[in-house]
Amino acid sequence: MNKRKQSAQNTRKKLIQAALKLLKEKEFNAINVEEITKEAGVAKGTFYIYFKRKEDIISEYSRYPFKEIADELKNMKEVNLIEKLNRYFYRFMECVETPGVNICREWIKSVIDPNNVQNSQDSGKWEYDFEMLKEILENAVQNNELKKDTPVELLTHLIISQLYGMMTCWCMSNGKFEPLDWSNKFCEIQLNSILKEFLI
Amino acid sequence: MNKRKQSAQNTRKKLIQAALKLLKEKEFNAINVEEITKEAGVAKGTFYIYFKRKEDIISEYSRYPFKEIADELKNMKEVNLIEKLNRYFYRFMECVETPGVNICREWIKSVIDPNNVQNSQDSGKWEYDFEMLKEILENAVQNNELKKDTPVELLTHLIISQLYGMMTCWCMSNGKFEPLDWSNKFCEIQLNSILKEFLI
DNA sequence: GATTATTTATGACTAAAAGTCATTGACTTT
DNA sequence: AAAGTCAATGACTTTTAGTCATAAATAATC
Repeated sequence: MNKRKQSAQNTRKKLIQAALKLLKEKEFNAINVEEITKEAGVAKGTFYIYFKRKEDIISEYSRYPFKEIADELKNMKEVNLIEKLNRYFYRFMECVETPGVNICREWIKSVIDPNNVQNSQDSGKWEYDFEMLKEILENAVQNNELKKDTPVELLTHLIISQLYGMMTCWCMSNGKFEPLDWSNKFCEIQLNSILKEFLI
Repeated sequence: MNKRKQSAQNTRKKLIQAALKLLKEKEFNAINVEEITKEAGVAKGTFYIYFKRKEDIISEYSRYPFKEIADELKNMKEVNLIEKLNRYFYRFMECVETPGVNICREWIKSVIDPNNVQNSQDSGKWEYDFEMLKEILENAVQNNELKKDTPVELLTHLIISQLYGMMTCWCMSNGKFEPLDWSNKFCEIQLNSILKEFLI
């Protein structure tokens, strides 16, 4: 990699880090582009070299941690379905908790308005979550953990909506309750009862 | 009511109707205040007599249909819990479907960011949903439909998060799937299994 | 019914922030 | 070393939210 590309990558990183830092303090709407660039130590115009619109910096940072979860789960061959999903929920909420409630809000906004996301990277798209979960369930069907006639697609929707519901409630509470505790309780009650009739 | 109050009420209604009409076509961010006032046939400044901020027109129209559901359910004395909740889910999604996916998006945004809602009317607040549902469950405990040691608060959270999850998924799909069908399927699988262990 | 007070409506104006673009200078390529 | 490319800049344009002095209509008071 030459000096230019290095420097470009560095500037992008600085911008994202600056945005994340500011998001810990206040919500995205209350942050303006000039603040971000000032925090990053670059000029305002530089922002628009890397991001078409102000909001794009969110989907850019976005969801690469979630991709890690995907890889992690794919490598868990000997673990049963319920445990896998427990793990998934836990890690998901971990990814949500770390950057904080304001960025979680922006994620939800980008989920509910997929048209409004202009992101080149596939990892930023939420269909990713869907496909990944579906794959886990399909594998479970093949491994005889789930009945052959399990409505995989519907179940996937159901579980995803659990995640979104959880995120939404967390934001609603202003990040008050412990997302990880919550995720555990949630799984305990929810996952087991959702899957009960399909488990072999 | 005198002429003045009549006219004021009329103007407010016109503004809300105009906003709703525009929201059928495009999302809230893409609509500016001048468009709304033009559609309503008033001057821009008039908007700010009725609403402090642009977003307030959403929470104003907001959630009065949901209050109707509350009343409806309170009057259903002879109906069992599961059916009540089925009804609740169904009516909830009906209230969400009618004004369309864009307004649903704005509702979710106001749910996830409660600090950012400046609404005088209590009916616009989402704690309302929570309290209402909790009451239904508490009644069920008193009527011996649910076990005495049912964790009512936790269950309420759980059910609310189902609703939010459902709304979020609906917006995510861009309003593609039939929310009412979905609500039925959802209830069928979810509610029964959530409540199973607590039902007497 | 004339005068004063109050309320609604107006649209030009201000303020703030998003987004643009011609210019500069550092690095790369030939 | 000359030509070409690309990142960075910040003054500038554009957009839009929100304000406010003014006017006009209605209500209250005498």
